[in-house]
Amino acid sequence: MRTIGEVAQLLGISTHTLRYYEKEKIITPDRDENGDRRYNDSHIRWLQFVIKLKETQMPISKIKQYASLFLEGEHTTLARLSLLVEHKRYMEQQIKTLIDVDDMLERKIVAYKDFISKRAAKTLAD
Amino acid sequence: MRTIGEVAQLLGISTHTLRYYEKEKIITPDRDENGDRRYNDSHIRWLQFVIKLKETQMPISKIKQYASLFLEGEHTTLARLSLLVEHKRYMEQQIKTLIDVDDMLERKIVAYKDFISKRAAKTLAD
DNA sequence: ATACTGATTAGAGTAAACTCTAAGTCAAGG
DNA sequence: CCTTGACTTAGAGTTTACTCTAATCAGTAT
Repeated sequence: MRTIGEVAQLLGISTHTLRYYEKEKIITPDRDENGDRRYNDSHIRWLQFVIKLKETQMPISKIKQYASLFLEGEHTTLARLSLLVEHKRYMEQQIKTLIDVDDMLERKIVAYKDFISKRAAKTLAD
Repeated sequence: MRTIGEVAQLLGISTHTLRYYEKEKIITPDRDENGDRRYNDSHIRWLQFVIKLKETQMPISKIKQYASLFLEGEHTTLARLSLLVEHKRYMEQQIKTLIDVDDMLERKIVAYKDFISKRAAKTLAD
């Protein structure tokens, strides 16, 4: 059972952010006898998942939705499934876009390099 | 030479956004005799490029930097090149992350589907 | 005893990227 | 002549996701 500071350190996010996620009902850690937050392993795993989703641009509002479906219980399994499927589709689209732009950048970079080396040659010839 | 409304329509962004980009010095369209903005083909191509960069999460501030290097002229070619190279590296990292999370989601989705079909079988057996 | 460390809260502040409002000009059509 | 619609501006407002502040408390170290 870790404190908020330990978890922040472990996951590379701030304690502010962890409290913010709690306010947004994305996570509800336990409390010890002093009222301090205590995170167990399943809290940690959930937070790691949340961070992964964030890295793929899932907005906090969607993550919140998913979390609240989880809390509602087993009868929301289908809803959660379709949320994940939808996000997966978004991500696959995003991967395509990134690869396209990556190619475009590659071409632009080659053109720049070419231009620079030609200019260098010209300068030497002067 | 298109008006702001035509360009907005064509590129699927709002006239507000186009004026915002101008305020941020990302683009400087021509003006007609009434002082109205006029965008030529090279303005359009530049905007299309900007939109592509945005789709890959390049912040407006970087796009601004790139644009202002362009305006400064030929001696900034190297700086522009390294800006593009840097963004390409970021994008390649991002593609990796997306593919990883995509795999993770796929596994989660399979697990959900499995759970749902087992539950259905159980329900039928009751 | 007192200072330091790390926790608590409500709520204010920030940065990015729009997005909208108010008040106005101007040309074309009925 | 009047309305409609597109344009103009400066500047205010919005949303998202934090990020920070201030005031307080509990436990440990000197």
